[in-house]
Amino acid sequence: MAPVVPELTAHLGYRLRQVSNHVSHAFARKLAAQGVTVAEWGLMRTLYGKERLPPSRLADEMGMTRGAITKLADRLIAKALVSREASPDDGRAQTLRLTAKGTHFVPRLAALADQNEAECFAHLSVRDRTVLARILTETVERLGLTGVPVD
Amino acid sequence: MAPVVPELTAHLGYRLRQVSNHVSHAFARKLAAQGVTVAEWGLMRTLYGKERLPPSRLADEMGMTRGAITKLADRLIAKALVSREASPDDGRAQTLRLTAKGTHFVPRLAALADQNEAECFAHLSVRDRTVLARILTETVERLGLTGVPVD
DNA sequence: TATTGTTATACTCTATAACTATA
DNA sequence: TATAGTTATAGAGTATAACAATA
Repeated sequence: MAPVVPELTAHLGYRLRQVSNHVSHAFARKLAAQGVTVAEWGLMRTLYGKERLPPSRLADEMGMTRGAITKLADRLIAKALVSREASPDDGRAQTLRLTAKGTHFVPRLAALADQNEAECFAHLSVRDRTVLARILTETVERLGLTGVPVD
Repeated sequence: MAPVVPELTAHLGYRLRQVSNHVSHAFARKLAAQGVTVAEWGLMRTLYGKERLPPSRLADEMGMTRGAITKLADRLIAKALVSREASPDDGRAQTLRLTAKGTHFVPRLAALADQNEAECFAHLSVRDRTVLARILTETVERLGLTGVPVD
């Protein structure tokens, strides 16, 4: 008798990846028209509302390595959306912050995020959306992911 | 008054990405111990139970381009998990199929998928898991993603 | 000409590890 | 020696576009 292999689609993880990839790609297309990527938006959004943050903080909050942050920051600096400054008190430390241009840009990008959200989940009832949000939030917490930006 | 920018975490898409990335990475680590990647597993699973499929079919079912399928298939062929054969009736066409080694490997990888599933969603009640599955399935259908392997 | 695949190229995302400059 | 960041390197994942062979 042949071994039973469940359908790939029977796995929550698989469906999750399908939906997540689609939502992210749809968002990426919208952001591309503005010249930024999803990861770049993530860094900008994390920086928004704060004066300045060291790369190590960004790495922690975004769940990335410091090397990855450096690379991401380099691109944003090249676009004049972020600036890098040496810390006055610690010669090793650097800080990153949004430029005026970057700061003004965030609300526009946030609007695209909202729009994407609306388009991708329009078919869900308010109840379903609430339940989904709760389940995802619980999962983020349970899996120990950095969900809430530490402040 | 400063423009209102919703928290990044307030977006379902963001949470979805967090959870999906975590689940996929956890699965990737398990698969890595067996020498395959998540995308490679996806191709093997799509091939499983079928005699042979042309790259174009794989591309459609997996939502990838033909070029991407070629590259993925090359890696699997190098691992002797998949074989490529010219079609007898159409000189342009190729077909891909699992080797005996690849076929025997699938159930073991499927077990890892189950294990990963259990670990990542263990904290959810049966009811929540059911609801999540329903919501994701509805979303896959609504967004027109290739959810169910066409047969 | 249209189609099937492959190849070439490129870019994002991310990690690991080596390295530099401080502390 | 330990820490903050950067740089170098690498590989997965994926796309686009050019190309070859065949229809």
